[in-house]
Amino acid sequence: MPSQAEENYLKAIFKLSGKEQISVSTNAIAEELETKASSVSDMVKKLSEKKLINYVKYQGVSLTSNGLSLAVHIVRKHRLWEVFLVNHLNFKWDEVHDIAEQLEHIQSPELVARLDSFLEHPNYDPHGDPIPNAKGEFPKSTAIPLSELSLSSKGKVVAVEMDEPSFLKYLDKLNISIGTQLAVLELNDFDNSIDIKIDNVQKHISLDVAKNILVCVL
Amino acid sequence: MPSQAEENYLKAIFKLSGKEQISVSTNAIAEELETKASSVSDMVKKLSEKKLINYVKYQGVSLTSNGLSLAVHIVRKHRLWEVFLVNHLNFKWDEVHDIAEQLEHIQSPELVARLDSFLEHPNYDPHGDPIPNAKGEFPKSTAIPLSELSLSSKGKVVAVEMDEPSFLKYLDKLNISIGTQLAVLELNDFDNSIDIKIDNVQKHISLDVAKNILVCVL
DNA sequence: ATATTTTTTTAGACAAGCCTAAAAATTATG
DNA sequence: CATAATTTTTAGGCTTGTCTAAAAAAATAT
Repeated sequence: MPSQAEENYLKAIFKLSGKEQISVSTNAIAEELETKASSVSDMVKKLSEKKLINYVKYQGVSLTSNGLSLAVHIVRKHRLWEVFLVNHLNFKWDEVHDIAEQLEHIQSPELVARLDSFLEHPNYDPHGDPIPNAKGEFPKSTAIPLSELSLSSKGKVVAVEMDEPSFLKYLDKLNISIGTQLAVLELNDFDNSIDIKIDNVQKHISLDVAKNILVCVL
Repeated sequence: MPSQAEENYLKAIFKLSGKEQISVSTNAIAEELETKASSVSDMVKKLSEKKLINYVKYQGVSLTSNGLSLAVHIVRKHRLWEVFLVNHLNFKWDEVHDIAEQLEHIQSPELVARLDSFLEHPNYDPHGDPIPNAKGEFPKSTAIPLSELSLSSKGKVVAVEMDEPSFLKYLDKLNISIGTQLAVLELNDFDNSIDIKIDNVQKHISLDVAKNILVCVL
Protein backbone atom coordinates (compact mmCIF):
# COMPACT_ATOMS: atom_id res chain seq x y z
CA MET A 1 0.00 0.00 0.00
CA PRO A 2 1.58 3.27 -1.09
CA SER A 3 2.05 6.09 1.40
CA GLN A 4 0.31 9.40 0.95
CA ALA A 5 3.53 10.96 -0.33
CA GLU A 6 3.96 8.16 -2.86
CA GLU A 7 0.39 8.60 -4.03
CA ASN A 8 0.97 12.29 -4.57
CA TYR A 9 4.01 11.57 -6.69
CA LEU A 10 2.11 9.05 -8.80
CA LYS A 11 -0.70 11.51 -9.30
CA ALA A 12 1.73 14.27 -10.29
CA ILE A 13 3.50 12.01 -12.78
CA PHE A 14 0.16 10.95 -14.21
CA LYS A 15 -0.95 14.54 -14.61
CA LEU A 16 2.28 15.63 -16.25
CA SER A 17 2.47 12.62 -18.57
CA GLY A 18 -0.76 13.57 -20.32
CA LYS A 19 -2.84 11.19 -22.37
CA GLU A 20 0.15 9.87 -24.29
CA GLN A 21 1.97 9.04 -21.05
CA ILE A 22 5.16 10.77 -22.14
CA SER A 23 8.25 10.69 -19.99
CA VAL A 24 8.36 13.31 -17.21
CA SER A 25 11.40 15.20 -15.91
CA THR A 26 12.50 15.43 -12.30
CA ASN A 27 12.21 19.20 -12.37
CA ALA A 28 8.67 19.10 -13.70
CA ILE A 29 7.62 16.82 -10.85
CA ALA A 30 9.36 19.04 -8.33
CA GLU A 31 7.52 22.07 -9.63
CA GLU A 32 4.15 20.30 -9.69
CA LEU A 33 4.55 19.15 -6.09
CA GLU A 34 6.24 22.35 -4.91
CA THR A 35 9.23 20.44 -3.62
CA LYS A 36 12.94 20.21 -4.47
CA ALA A 37 14.44 18.22 -7.33
CA SER A 38 16.59 16.32 -4.87
CA SER A 39 13.53 15.12 -2.99
CA VAL A 40 12.05 13.97 -6.27
CA SER A 41 15.23 12.06 -7.08
CA ASP A 42 14.93 10.18 -3.79
CA MET A 43 11.28 9.32 -4.23
CA VAL A 44 11.64 8.37 -7.85
CA LYS A 45 14.23 5.82 -6.85
CA LYS A 46 11.84 4.32 -4.33
CA LEU A 47 8.87 4.21 -6.71
CA SER A 48 11.10 2.58 -9.28
CA GLU A 49 12.14 -0.13 -6.82
CA LYS A 50 8.46 -0.73 -6.14
CA LYS A 51 7.90 -1.13 -9.88
CA LEU A 52 5.43 1.72 -10.03
CA ILE A 53 7.45 3.81 -12.47
CA ASN A 54 10.08 3.23 -15.14
CA TYR A 55 13.16 5.19 -14.31
CA VAL A 56 16.55 5.50 -15.95
CA LYS A 57 18.88 8.03 -14.37
CA TYR A 58 18.89 11.38 -16.10
CA GLN A 59 16.15 10.26 -18.45
CA GLY A 60 12.91 11.07 -16.70
CA VAL A 61 10.17 8.72 -15.53
CA SER A 62 6.97 7.14 -16.76
CA LEU A 63 4.33 5.10 -14.99
CA THR A 64 4.31 1.32 -15.21
CA SER A 65 0.92 -0.29 -15.64
CA ASN A 66 0.74 -0.82 -11.88
CA GLY A 67 1.64 2.80 -11.27
CA LEU A 68 -0.83 4.00 -13.88
CA SER A 69 -3.66 2.02 -12.39
CA LEU A 70 -2.89 3.34 -8.92
CA ALA A 71 -2.72 6.92 -10.20
CA VAL A 72 -5.98 6.60 -12.09
CA HIS A 73 -7.65 5.19 -9.03
CA ILE A 74 -6.53 8.16 -6.96
CA VAL A 75 -7.90 10.52 -9.60
CA ARG A 76 -11.14 8.55 -9.49
CA LYS A 77 -11.44 9.01 -5.74
CA HIS A 78 -10.55 12.69 -5.93
CA ARG A 79 -13.22 13.42 -8.50
CA LEU A 80 -15.92 11.30 -6.85
CA TRP A 81 -15.37 13.18 -3.60
CA GLU A 82 -15.60 16.48 -5.45
CA VAL A 83 -18.98 15.44 -6.80
CA PHE A 84 -20.11 14.59 -3.29
CA LEU A 85 -18.88 17.87 -1.87
CA VAL A 86 -20.57 19.99 -4.54
CA ASN A 87 -23.76 18.04 -5.15
CA HIS A 88 -24.56 16.96 -1.60
CA LEU A 89 -22.75 19.31 0.75
CA ASN A 90 -23.35 22.40 -1.40
CA PHE A 91 -19.75 23.49 -1.70
CA LYS A 92 -18.91 25.75 -4.61
CA TRP A 93 -16.63 24.42 -7.36
CA ASP A 94 -13.74 26.58 -6.23
CA GLU A 95 -13.87 25.28 -2.64
CA VAL A 96 -13.50 21.56 -3.07
CA HIS A 97 -10.02 20.93 -4.39
CA ASP A 98 -8.08 21.01 -1.13
CA ILE A 99 -10.60 18.88 0.71
CA ALA A 100 -10.71 16.30 -2.07
CA GLU A 101 -6.91 16.32 -1.99
CA GLN A 102 -7.19 14.89 1.52
CA LEU A 103 -10.13 12.58 0.91
CA GLU A 104 -8.48 10.95 -2.10
CA HIS A 105 -6.05 9.18 0.24
CA ILE A 106 -8.69 7.35 2.27
CA GLN A 107 -8.08 3.63 1.76
CA SER A 108 -11.20 1.55 1.34
CA PRO A 109 -12.26 0.00 -1.96
CA GLU A 110 -15.69 -0.63 -0.49
CA LEU A 111 -16.07 3.05 0.34
CA VAL A 112 -15.23 4.09 -3.21
CA ALA A 113 -17.72 1.62 -4.64
CA ARG A 114 -20.51 2.77 -2.35
CA LEU A 115 -19.75 6.42 -2.84
CA ASP A 116 -19.89 5.87 -6.60
CA SER A 117 -23.34 4.26 -6.28
CA PHE A 118 -24.57 6.92 -3.92
CA LEU A 119 -23.56 9.57 -6.46
CA GLU A 120 -25.19 7.52 -9.22
CA HIS A 121 -21.98 6.76 -11.10
CA PRO A 122 -21.13 10.24 -12.31
CA ASN A 123 -18.99 10.58 -15.44
CA TYR A 124 -17.71 14.08 -14.76
CA ASP A 125 -16.71 16.04 -11.69
CA PRO A 126 -17.85 19.61 -10.93
CA HIS A 127 -15.06 20.99 -13.13
CA GLY A 128 -16.09 18.79 -16.05
CA ASP A 129 -13.12 16.48 -15.60
CA PRO A 130 -13.82 12.87 -16.58
CA ILE A 131 -14.14 10.30 -13.77
CA PRO A 132 -12.57 6.93 -14.61
CA ASN A 133 -14.76 3.93 -13.80
CA ALA A 134 -13.77 1.15 -11.42
CA LYS A 135 -11.75 -0.47 -14.22
CA GLY A 136 -9.82 2.75 -14.75
CA GLU A 137 -11.45 3.63 -18.08
CA PHE A 138 -12.17 7.29 -18.77
CA PRO A 139 -15.34 8.42 -20.51
CA LYS A 140 -14.15 9.81 -23.82
CA SER A 141 -14.67 13.35 -24.87
CA THR A 142 -14.25 15.40 -28.03
CA ALA A 143 -13.69 18.65 -26.23
CA ILE A 144 -11.04 21.13 -27.35
CA PRO A 145 -9.57 24.18 -25.63
CA LEU A 146 -11.50 27.38 -26.21
CA SER A 147 -8.24 28.81 -27.58
CA GLU A 148 -8.56 26.48 -30.57
CA LEU A 149 -12.11 27.37 -31.48
CA SER A 150 -12.27 29.04 -34.90
CA LEU A 151 -13.71 32.44 -35.69
CA SER A 152 -17.50 32.77 -35.48
CA SER A 153 -17.99 29.18 -34.39
CA LYS A 154 -20.08 28.29 -31.35
CA GLY A 155 -19.20 26.09 -28.43
CA LYS A 156 -20.44 24.80 -25.10
CA VAL A 157 -18.16 24.76 -22.05
CA VAL A 158 -17.73 21.19 -20.83
CA ALA A 159 -14.73 21.41 -18.52
CA VAL A 160 -12.02 23.58 -17.03
CA GLU A 161 -8.48 22.33 -16.73
CA MET A 162 -7.33 24.22 -13.67
CA ASP A 163 -8.48 23.85 -10.10
CA GLU A 164 -7.06 27.02 -8.58
CA PRO A 165 -9.81 28.83 -6.69
CA SER A 166 -8.70 32.19 -8.10
CA PHE A 167 -9.15 30.90 -11.65
CA LEU A 168 -12.55 29.40 -10.87
CA LYS A 169 -13.74 32.56 -9.17
CA TYR A 170 -12.63 34.57 -12.19
CA LEU A 171 -14.77 32.34 -14.39
CA ASP A 172 -17.70 32.88 -12.02
CA LYS A 173 -17.25 36.61 -12.50
CA LEU A 174 -17.26 36.16 -16.27
CA ASN A 175 -20.43 34.07 -15.93
CA ILE A 176 -18.66 31.04 -17.36
CA SER A 177 -19.56 27.66 -15.93
CA ILE A 178 -20.01 24.10 -17.16
CA GLY A 179 -22.73 24.21 -19.82
CA THR A 180 -22.26 27.86 -20.79
CA GLN A 181 -22.77 28.45 -24.50
CA LEU A 182 -20.61 30.94 -26.33
CA ALA A 183 -19.63 32.21 -29.77
CA VAL A 184 -16.24 33.42 -30.96
CA LEU A 185 -16.52 37.03 -32.17
CA GLU A 186 -12.88 37.86 -32.77
CA LEU A 187 -9.39 36.33 -32.68
CA ASN A 188 -6.65 38.77 -31.79
CA ASP A 189 -3.44 37.65 -33.43
CA PHE A 190 -1.06 39.89 -31.52
CA ASP A 191 -1.67 38.28 -28.09
CA ASN A 192 -3.87 35.34 -29.12
CA SER A 193 -6.65 36.63 -26.91
CA ILE A 194 -10.21 36.14 -28.10
CA ASP A 195 -13.49 37.97 -27.84
CA ILE A 196 -16.53 35.85 -27.15
CA LYS A 197 -20.24 36.41 -26.69
CA ILE A 198 -22.14 34.89 -23.78
CA ASP A 199 -25.87 35.64 -23.45
CA ASN A 200 -25.38 38.46 -25.91
CA VAL A 201 -22.70 40.04 -23.75
CA GLN A 202 -19.24 40.43 -25.23
CA LYS A 203 -16.22 39.36 -23.16
CA HIS A 204 -12.50 39.48 -23.68
CA ILE A 205 -10.56 36.31 -22.82
CA SER A 206 -6.78 36.00 -22.59
CA LEU A 207 -4.92 33.06 -24.11
CA ASP A 208 -4.01 31.70 -20.67
CA VAL A 209 -7.64 31.55 -19.67
CA ALA A 210 -8.87 30.23 -23.03
CA LYS A 211 -6.37 27.36 -22.95
CA ASN A 212 -7.91 26.14 -19.70
CA ILE A 213 -11.50 26.12 -20.84
CA LEU A 214 -12.61 23.05 -22.76
CA VAL A 215 -15.52 23.35 -25.15
CA CYS A 216 -17.59 21.14 -27.43
CA VAL A 217 -18.08 22.60 -30.87
CA LEU A 218 -21.75 23.18 -31.57
CA MET B 1 -2.26 21.86 13.64
CA PRO B 2 -1.64 18.46 15.24
CA SER B 3 -0.33 15.58 13.14
CA GLN B 4 -2.35 12.44 12.66
CA ALA B 5 -0.22 10.63 15.23
CA GLU B 6 -0.75 13.42 17.75
CA GLU B 7 -4.49 13.30 17.13
CA ASN B 8 -4.52 9.59 17.78
CA TYR B 9 -2.76 10.07 21.09
CA LEU B 10 -5.20 12.79 22.15
CA LYS B 11 -8.12 10.59 21.24
CA ALA B 12 -6.68 7.64 23.16
CA ILE B 13 -6.06 9.77 26.24
CA PHE B 14 -9.58 11.15 26.01
CA LYS B 15 -11.05 7.68 25.75
CA LEU B 16 -9.05 6.33 28.67
CA SER B 17 -9.70 9.35 30.88
CA GLY B 18 -13.42 8.70 30.96
CA LYS B 19 -16.01 11.29 31.89
CA GLU B 20 -14.15 12.39 34.99
CA GLN B 21 -10.98 12.97 32.97
CA ILE B 22 -8.82 11.00 35.35
CA SER B 23 -5.09 10.76 34.85
CA VAL B 24 -3.91 8.10 32.39
CA SER B 25 -0.78 5.95 32.57
CA THR B 26 1.85 5.56 29.88
CA ASN B 27 1.23 1.85 29.70
CA ALA B 28 -2.50 2.27 29.25
CA ILE B 29 -1.94 4.59 26.30
CA ALA B 30 0.59 2.18 24.80
CA GLU B 31 -1.91 -0.65 25.03
CA GLU B 32 -4.75 1.40 23.59
CA LEU B 33 -2.64 2.46 20.60
CA GLU B 34 -0.86 -0.88 20.26
CA THR B 35 2.53 0.73 20.55
CA LYS B 36 5.43 0.65 23.01
CA ALA B 37 5.60 2.56 26.28
CA SER B 38 8.82 4.22 25.14
CA SER B 39 7.06 5.66 22.09
CA VAL B 40 4.33 6.98 24.35
CA SER B 41 6.92 8.61 26.60
CA ASP B 42 8.33 10.46 23.61
CA MET B 43 5.00 11.65 22.32
CA VAL B 44 3.71 12.61 25.72
CA LYS B 45 6.68 14.90 26.10
CA LYS B 46 5.86 16.58 22.82
CA LEU B 47 2.15 16.99 23.55
CA SER B 48 3.05 18.44 26.90
CA GLU B 49 5.35 21.01 25.29
CA LYS B 50 2.47 21.93 22.99
CA LYS B 51 0.27 22.45 26.07
CA LEU B 52 -2.21 19.81 24.97
CA ILE B 53 -1.72 17.59 28.02
CA ASN B 54 -0.60 17.96 31.63
CA TYR B 55 2.35 15.73 32.24
CA VAL B 56 4.57 15.15 35.24
CA LYS B 57 7.15 12.42 34.84
CA TYR B 58 6.07 9.08 36.29
CA GLN B 59 2.65 10.47 37.15
CA GLY B 60 0.52 9.93 34.07
CA VAL B 61 -1.16 12.49 31.85
CA SER B 62 -4.42 14.38 31.52
CA LEU B 63 -5.75 16.62 28.78
CA THR B 64 -5.55 20.39 29.07
CA SER B 65 -8.61 22.31 27.94
CA ASN B 66 -6.98 22.78 24.53
CA GLY B 67 -6.22 19.09 24.29
CA LEU B 68 -9.70 18.15 25.44
CA SER B 69 -11.34 20.36 22.89
CA LEU B 70 -9.18 18.90 20.12
CA ALA B 71 -9.93 15.35 21.23
CA VAL B 72 -13.66 16.00 21.42
CA HIS B 73 -13.60 17.50 17.97
CA ILE B 74 -11.91 14.40 16.57
CA VAL B 75 -14.55 12.22 18.24
CA ARG B 76 -17.19 14.46 16.71
CA LYS B 77 -15.78 13.97 13.24
CA HIS B 78 -15.41 10.22 13.71
CA ARG B 79 -19.02 9.80 14.76
CA LEU B 80 -20.46 12.11 12.13
CA TRP B 81 -18.65 10.14 9.43
CA GLU B 82 -20.00 6.90 10.91
CA VAL B 83 -23.52 8.26 10.59
CA PHE B 84 -22.83 9.15 6.98
CA LEU B 85 -21.39 5.73 6.19
CA VAL B 86 -24.30 3.83 7.74
CA ASN B 87 -27.23 6.08 6.88
CA HIS B 88 -26.23 7.14 3.40
CA LEU B 89 -23.75 4.60 2.07
CA ASN B 90 -25.54 1.62 3.64
CA PHE B 91 -22.59 0.21 5.53
CA LYS B 92 -23.37 -2.06 8.46
CA TRP B 93 -22.49 -0.88 11.97
CA ASP B 94 -19.60 -3.31 12.21
CA GLU B 95 -17.96 -2.07 9.00
CA VAL B 96 -17.49 1.62 9.62
CA HIS B 97 -14.96 1.95 12.40
CA ASP B 98 -11.77 1.63 10.38
CA ILE B 99 -12.97 3.94 7.64
CA ALA B 100 -14.11 6.58 10.14
CA GLU B 101 -10.72 6.21 11.78
CA GLN B 102 -9.23 7.59 8.58
CA LEU B 103 -11.91 10.17 7.83
CA GLU B 104 -11.68 11.71 11.30
CA HIS B 105 -8.29 13.20 10.37
CA ILE B 106 -9.55 15.23 7.41
CA GLN B 107 -8.91 18.88 8.21
CA SER B 108 -11.69 21.24 7.20
CA PRO B 109 -13.99 22.94 9.67
CA GLU B 110 -16.31 23.84 6.82
CA LEU B 111 -16.58 20.19 5.83
CA VAL B 112 -17.56 19.16 9.36
CA ALA B 113 -20.20 21.88 9.55
CA ARG B 114 -21.72 20.92 6.21
CA LEU B 115 -21.59 17.22 6.92
CA ASP B 116 -23.37 17.87 10.21
CA SER B 117 -26.15 19.77 8.40
CA PHE B 118 -26.39 17.18 5.66
CA LEU B 119 -26.88 14.51 8.33
CA GLU B 120 -29.41 16.77 10.10
CA HIS B 121 -27.37 17.27 13.24
CA PRO B 122 -27.46 13.74 14.62
CA ASN B 123 -27.04 13.29 18.38
CA TYR B 124 -25.91 9.67 18.27
CA ASP B 125 -23.79 7.57 15.95
CA PRO B 126 -24.76 4.10 14.68
CA HIS B 127 -23.42 2.52 17.87
CA GLY B 128 -25.48 4.85 20.04
CA ASP B 129 -22.43 6.88 21.06
CA PRO B 130 -23.19 10.56 21.69
CA ILE B 131 -21.95 13.07 19.11
CA PRO B 132 -20.66 16.32 20.64
CA ASN B 133 -21.96 19.48 18.99
CA ALA B 134 -19.73 22.12 17.39
CA LYS B 135 -19.09 23.61 20.83
CA GLY B 136 -17.92 20.25 22.12
CA GLU B 137 -20.95 19.57 24.32
CA PHE B 138 -22.23 16.01 24.51
CA PRO B 139 -25.95 15.21 24.59
CA LYS B 140 -26.52 13.79 28.02
CA SER B 141 -27.74 10.33 28.63
CA THR B 142 -29.00 8.33 31.59
CA ALA B 143 -27.96 5.00 30.18
CA ILE B 144 -26.34 2.32 32.34
CA PRO B 145 -24.52 -0.88 31.41
CA LEU B 146 -26.78 -3.87 30.98
CA SER B 147 -24.65 -5.55 33.64
CA GLU B 148 -26.08 -3.15 36.22
CA LEU B 149 -29.72 -3.67 35.38
CA SER B 150 -31.56 -5.24 38.31
CA LEU B 151 -33.52 -8.47 38.30
CA SER B 152 -36.79 -8.49 36.37
CA SER B 153 -36.41 -4.89 35.25
CA LYS B 154 -36.81 -3.91 31.62
CA GLY B 155 -34.49 -1.85 29.46
CA LYS B 156 -33.95 -0.55 25.96
CA VAL B 157 -30.55 -0.78 24.30
CA VAL B 158 -29.30 2.72 23.47
CA ALA B 159 -25.62 2.18 22.79
CA VAL B 160 -22.71 -0.24 22.66
CA GLU B 161 -19.33 0.68 24.04
CA MET B 162 -17.09 -1.36 21.80
CA ASP B 163 -16.45 -0.97 18.10
CA GLU B 164 -14.76 -4.28 17.32
CA PRO B 165 -16.49 -5.87 14.35
CA SER B 166 -16.45 -9.29 16.04
CA PHE B 167 -18.36 -7.92 19.02
CA LEU B 168 -20.88 -6.13 16.82
CA LYS B 169 -21.44 -9.20 14.69
CA TYR B 170 -22.00 -11.24 17.83
CA LEU B 171 -24.72 -8.79 18.86
CA ASP B 172 -26.27 -9.11 15.41
CA LYS B 173 -26.40 -12.84 15.97
CA LEU B 174 -28.11 -12.31 19.32
CA ASN B 175 -30.58 -9.96 17.63
CA ILE B 176 -29.41 -7.09 19.75
CA SER B 177 -29.25 -3.66 18.15
CA ILE B 178 -29.90 -0.05 19.12
CA GLY B 179 -33.53 0.14 20.23
CA THR B 180 -33.87 -3.51 21.24
CA GLN B 181 -36.07 -3.99 24.30
CA LEU B 182 -35.21 -6.60 26.86
CA ALA B 183 -36.03 -7.86 30.33
CA VAL B 184 -33.68 -9.34 32.92
CA LEU B 185 -34.77 -12.87 33.79
CA GLU B 186 -31.93 -14.00 35.99
CA LEU B 187 -28.66 -12.79 37.52
CA ASN B 188 -26.04 -15.49 37.94
CA ASP B 189 -23.85 -14.59 40.86
CA PHE B 190 -21.06 -17.08 40.24
CA ASP B 191 -19.91 -15.52 36.94
CA ASN B 192 -22.06 -12.38 36.88
CA SER B 193 -23.62 -13.48 33.63
CA ILE B 194 -27.28 -12.65 33.08
CA ASP B 195 -30.23 -14.18 31.31
CA ILE B 196 -32.41 -11.82 29.35
CA LYS B 197 -35.52 -12.05 27.24
CA ILE B 198 -35.74 -10.45 23.81
CA ASP B 199 -38.95 -10.88 21.81
CA ASN B 200 -39.91 -13.67 24.18
CA VAL B 201 -36.68 -15.52 23.43
CA GLN B 202 -34.33 -16.18 26.31
CA LYS B 203 -30.61 -15.44 25.88
CA HIS B 204 -27.57 -15.88 28.03
CA ILE B 205 -25.19 -12.91 28.23
CA SER B 206 -21.70 -12.95 29.75
CA LEU B 207 -20.50 -10.13 31.99
CA ASP B 208 -18.01 -8.95 29.39
CA VAL B 209 -20.75 -8.51 26.85
CA ALA B 210 -23.25 -7.01 29.31
CA LYS B 211 -20.75 -4.37 30.41
CA ASN B 212 -20.51 -3.10 26.84
CA ILE B 213 -24.22 -2.75 26.23
CA LEU B 214 -25.81 0.46 27.49
CA VAL B 215 -29.50 0.46 28.29
CA CYS B 216 -32.17 2.90 29.40
CA VAL B 217 -34.30 1.59 32.22
CA LEU B 218 -37.93 1.34 31.14
C1' DA C 1 12.60 -1.75 55.71
C1' DT C 2 14.65 -3.94 52.24
C1' DA C 3 14.35 -6.70 48.09
C1' DT C 4 11.88 -7.71 44.00
C1' DT C 5 8.86 -6.66 40.37
C1' DT C 6 6.66 -3.46 37.46
C1' DT C 7 6.37 0.86 35.22
C1' DT C 8 8.38 4.63 33.08
C1' DT C 9 11.98 7.09 31.07
C1' DT C 10 16.30 7.63 28.55
C1' DA C 11 19.68 6.50 25.08
C1' DG C 12 20.61 5.25 20.69
C1' DA C 13 19.08 3.43 16.16
C1' DC C 14 16.18 3.36 12.09
C1' DA C 15 12.84 4.50 8.12
C1' DA C 16 10.29 8.01 5.62
C1' DG C 17 10.47 12.42 3.55
C1' DC C 18 12.18 16.44 3.24
C1' DC C 19 16.13 19.91 2.89
C1' DT C 20 20.93 22.32 1.31
C1' DA C 21 25.16 22.11 -0.96
C1' DA C 22 28.18 19.97 -4.01
C1' DA C 23 29.24 16.81 -7.75
C1' DA C 24 28.10 14.65 -12.09
C1' DA C 25 25.65 14.30 -16.32
C1' DT C 26 23.23 16.40 -19.96
C1' DT C 27 21.98 20.09 -22.98
C1' DA C 28 22.73 24.48 -25.08
C1' DT C 29 25.76 27.97 -26.99
C1' DG C 30 29.43 30.34 -29.38
C1' DC D 1 33.73 20.96 -30.51
C1' DA D 2 34.72 22.99 -26.35
C1' DT D 3 32.76 25.70 -22.84
C1' DA D 4 28.82 27.43 -20.31
C1' DA D 5 24.38 26.73 -18.40
C1' DT D 6 21.05 23.71 -16.80
C1' DT D 7 19.34 19.54 -14.94
C1' DT D 8 19.82 15.68 -12.14
C1' DT D 9 21.90 13.05 -8.72
C1' DT D 10 24.51 12.25 -4.52
C1' DA D 11 26.04 13.20 0.10
C1' DG D 12 24.93 14.49 4.42
C1' DG D 13 21.65 16.45 7.71
C1' DC D 14 17.06 17.29 9.96
C1' DT D 15 12.32 16.03 11.85
C1' DT D 16 8.72 12.81 12.99
C1' DG D 17 7.49 8.75 14.89
C1' DT D 18 8.71 4.35 15.78
C1' DC D 19 11.67 0.61 18.00
C1' DT D 20 15.02 -2.16 21.45
C1' DA D 21 17.78 -2.26 25.37
C1' DA D 22 19.19 -0.35 29.50
C1' DA D 23 18.65 2.74 33.44
C1' DA D 24 15.80 4.94 36.84
C1' DA D 25 11.75 5.45 39.58
C1' DA D 26 7.69 3.63 41.75
C1' DA D 27 4.97 -0.01 43.49
C1' DT D 28 4.68 -4.41 45.67
C1' DA D 29 6.06 -8.14 48.50
C1' DT D 30 8.64 -10.35 51.98
